Amino acid sequence: MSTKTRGSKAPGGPAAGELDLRRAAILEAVVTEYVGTATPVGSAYVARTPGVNVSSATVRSDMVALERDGYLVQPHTSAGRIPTDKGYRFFVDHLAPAGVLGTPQRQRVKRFFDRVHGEMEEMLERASTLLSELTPYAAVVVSPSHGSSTVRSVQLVSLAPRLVLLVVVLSDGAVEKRTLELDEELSEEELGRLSTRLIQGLVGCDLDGAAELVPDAAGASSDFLASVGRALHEIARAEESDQVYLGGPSRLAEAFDAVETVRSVLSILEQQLVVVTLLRDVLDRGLSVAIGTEHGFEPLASCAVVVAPVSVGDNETGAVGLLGPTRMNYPQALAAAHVVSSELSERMNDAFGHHRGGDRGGH
Amino acid sequence: MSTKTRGSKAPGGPAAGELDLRRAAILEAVVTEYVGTATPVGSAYVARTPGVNVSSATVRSDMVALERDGYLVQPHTSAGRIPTDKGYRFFVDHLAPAGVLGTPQRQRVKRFFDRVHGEMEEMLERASTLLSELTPYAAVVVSPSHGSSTVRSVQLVSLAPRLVLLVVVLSDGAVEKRTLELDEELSEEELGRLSTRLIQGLVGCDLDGAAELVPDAAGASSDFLASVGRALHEIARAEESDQVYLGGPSRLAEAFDAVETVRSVLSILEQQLVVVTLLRDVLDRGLSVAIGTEHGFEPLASCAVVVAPVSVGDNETGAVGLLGPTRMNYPQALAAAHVVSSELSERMNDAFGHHRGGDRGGH
DNA sequence: AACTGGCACTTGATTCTACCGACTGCCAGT
DNA sequence: ACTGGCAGTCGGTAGAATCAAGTGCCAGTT
Repeated sequence: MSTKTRGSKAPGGPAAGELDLRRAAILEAVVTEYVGTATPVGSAYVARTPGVNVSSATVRSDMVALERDGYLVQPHTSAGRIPTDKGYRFFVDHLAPAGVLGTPQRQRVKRFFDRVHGEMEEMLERASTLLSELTPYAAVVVSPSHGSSTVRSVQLVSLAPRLVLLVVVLSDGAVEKRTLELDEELSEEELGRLSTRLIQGLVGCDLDGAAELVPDAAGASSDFLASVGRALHEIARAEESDQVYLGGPSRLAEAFDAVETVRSVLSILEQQLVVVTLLRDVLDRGLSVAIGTEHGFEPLASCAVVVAPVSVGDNETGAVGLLGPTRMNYPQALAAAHVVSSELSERMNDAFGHHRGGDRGGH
Repeated sequence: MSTKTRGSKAPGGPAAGELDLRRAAILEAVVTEYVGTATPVGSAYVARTPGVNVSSATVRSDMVALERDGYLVQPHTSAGRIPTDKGYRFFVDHLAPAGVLGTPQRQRVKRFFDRVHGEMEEMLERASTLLSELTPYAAVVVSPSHGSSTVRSVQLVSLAPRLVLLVVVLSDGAVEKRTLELDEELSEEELGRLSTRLIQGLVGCDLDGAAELVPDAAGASSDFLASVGRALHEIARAEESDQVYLGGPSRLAEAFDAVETVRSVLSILEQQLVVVTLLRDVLDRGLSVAIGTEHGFEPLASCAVVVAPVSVGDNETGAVGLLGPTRMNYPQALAAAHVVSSELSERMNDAFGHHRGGDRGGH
């Protein structure tokens, strides 16, 4: 068709990834500037950037190459360039400076984790807020799924005549409850006796197993026990659906300036299942960033997601994520997500007595 | 100064509230039309409205009066009129047609309440989503505060060596837990003995009382028991802070078209305490609607809030709310909020055995 | 061969003007 | 007490002119 097909001027020379060093520098300059200003970046600006010691004309010719190769686009002729998803991808893979959190933010994290008390649910909830405050993006925290936790305790507590609360404690510290309505009235003593029977029979089973065992364990069968079994099954199902915490939704309204975009992204975040799947998908593919269409989820094509796993014990089932525009400060987001995820993981492992190194101080 | 000072043409005639019947009709027409179209309403449209059988000229002269009295404003000369907060207020107090939910929505509510299972927290959470789906506004649900509930059961469950879970069941069915780390290792038997002692000693107390009683109840004192006491205090505090559930935040992005407004409203909804205070305030003043600045909360001056109480037992401490622009469909919002709130109240009373009439069917 | 300065050109944004249309306020007439 | 008619007021829109940013290309330099 036209001119030179292969664009790199010195294929053998020193390179960052696939790109000429200078072109990489140019791309980097475009990305960082565009992330900061949301304005297409022109060759003149890039030429002034330290690290690019050539004239704007030269930058321009490199820019056409970068555009030909799909790293940059022009919104229209005679505008500056903006990065494509591929451009951002190259940036995070090869150029992103080691993410450094500002010291004030570092402190904020430290204070947070020094102070957290209370239970996991609360910690995760508040961590999502923390994360959204460390960055200008919306945060998502998916609680580690309870995996195959076993029953640690079962108890029946009478709340009112013919109204009983079933409380189940699982080996991972989760507590679930279900109210049961009775047909017949049961005395406190009877409930107590049933409780101890159930405990003895069910401790150590997984939930579904426990549900099956109920009649055997109690040594009798009745409508009531059947409903206990049903409740256990229900709990088992509920345990599988991971909890999602959304932090700082208002950040989305800062990050996007089209109200319609805000609406559609928010409405997606309302579907918790989608969020979980999305994050898990990205993690499963071994990524920590999904840019634009990389996650294959149409409605979020204008978004980037930064994810970090939260592992408790051996399995990485939890996750923290940041959701923002593709025009995102990746180093910052990555740093924030990693700090919070690792700190969370540590906390949750601590809580289980799987103490690790023990040096919770510096690093 | 100028012409007639008293505006009403026939002060003795039949009136709706403070207003001439015709003027009331005009106001009503303006409100309903403006709510629907978000466009200033002109005299010509109003004159065509059934119920107003006068010419546009007459409507115009009434409109100047309505404007003089503060019910309407013109965004600029030669535009139609839009209602003021006072105008909306008059509308909801005197003109709002009995709120009628469309049958599909009615069905939605019915199905929802037929299907809900599981515990209060989940029900409230999902109710907030339901409410936001019944209307185009964001919904808020504040859980009834647990008031002065008493301890129903206390249990210590060992999770790992030196790691114990304290599970407390309250008389209203709430279950709270706290993990405790031990210095010394305690055997299962010892924990069991302590549990039963605690149960015997603390059942029936309120939480703070229970916290004080711990050493007495257990018949001994130790670091461990002290931490149990502390945990109980913590739980008591946590119980006081009511849970807030936010439904359909994306609806805010539909309701407002300035992204900055969306942001600021969202960021307010993130502060749960503020939301609780706001709703309670409105309810305490005996209102079910707060329009614009009526709630005295500056940042929400462009919003209206529709509230309905959720009462469990005798005290109305919970609430459901809808948050939208002052240009809101009040009849619809009121109807939706009332249905959900009363249905929720009923549910929660049922769950406590305070069965009422018993006719859960039609109505 | 690689780079640079210069220049013509393209094109979105901005400003200005003119104009249209939607309403109003007023008034004379019924 | 209402109404029809009419002049007057503005916002919104369309079109033309201008502006400024930034490009692509090319001839010239090192």
